[in-house]
Amino acid sequence: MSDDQLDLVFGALADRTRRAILARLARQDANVGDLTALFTMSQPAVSKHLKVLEQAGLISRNRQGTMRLSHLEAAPLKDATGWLADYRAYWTESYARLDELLDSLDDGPPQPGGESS
Amino acid sequence: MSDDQLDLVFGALADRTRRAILARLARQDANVGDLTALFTMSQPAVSKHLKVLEQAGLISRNRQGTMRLSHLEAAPLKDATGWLADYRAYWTESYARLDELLDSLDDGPPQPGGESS
DNA sequence: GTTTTCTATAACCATCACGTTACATAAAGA
DNA sequence: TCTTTATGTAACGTGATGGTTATAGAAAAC
Repeated sequence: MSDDQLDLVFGALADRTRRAILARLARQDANVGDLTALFTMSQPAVSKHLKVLEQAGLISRNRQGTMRLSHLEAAPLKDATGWLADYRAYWTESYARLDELLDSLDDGPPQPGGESS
Repeated sequence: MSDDQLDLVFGALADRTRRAILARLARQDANVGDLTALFTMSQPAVSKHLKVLEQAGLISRNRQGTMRLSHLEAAPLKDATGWLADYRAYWTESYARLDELLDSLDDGPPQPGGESS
């Protein structure tokens, strides 16, 4: 996944209103009116959030009569998880032990009774 | 994990320079000078990025003589992954089929030869 | 065609984000 | 103490972000 795309996805996720919108859309598709009812902000504000989510590829929209249904597109979330997975080793218990080992090796290989003499 | 914390973590990850800093720190701890050498920007700019990363809990810093070493703290990355994991079902193949099933159920339970009569 | 309903856009404002340069500060060393 | 090295902070410019109200546009209903 490109840096540009990661900028958009993580940027979209950096706002709690947009995360709440995604959580709502995970239950079921919704139109702008439905989503606006969830928050204490105006409809244009919600429309702007949807635009951000759409540009990040996190939602798609299609007309259904007079209204436009927003639909969760989880693929970018998978990609973002993939990026984070590269760091998985750094928060596992096994890595914690490996890390300590490497730190000790930075001071030179331990030798029996070596450093205190 | 709180919304406030997720705001900080995803916000920190929304910048490619900061992601590159994390990637570098995954190899080894580094000071501000080391990191500045990686980019075409000033040292104060890098210091600001480190401040953002520190407030998100993604790095820790401790003095080592005249310099301050930055150290990757992966725990928030784990938390962010945890949030994303809630959506894992939505990008799996099995969910895609479940989704189609549920959509068809929204139109009412299918009955043998029911709707075309 | 006119109205109604739902949504997008325009214009505006306040604040934040990200970069700069200049300068202040902290620790080490002559 | 004075200097050197490494880093943080202040002040600033500029563009993005997140909200508002007012208005425009698109599809359905009458």
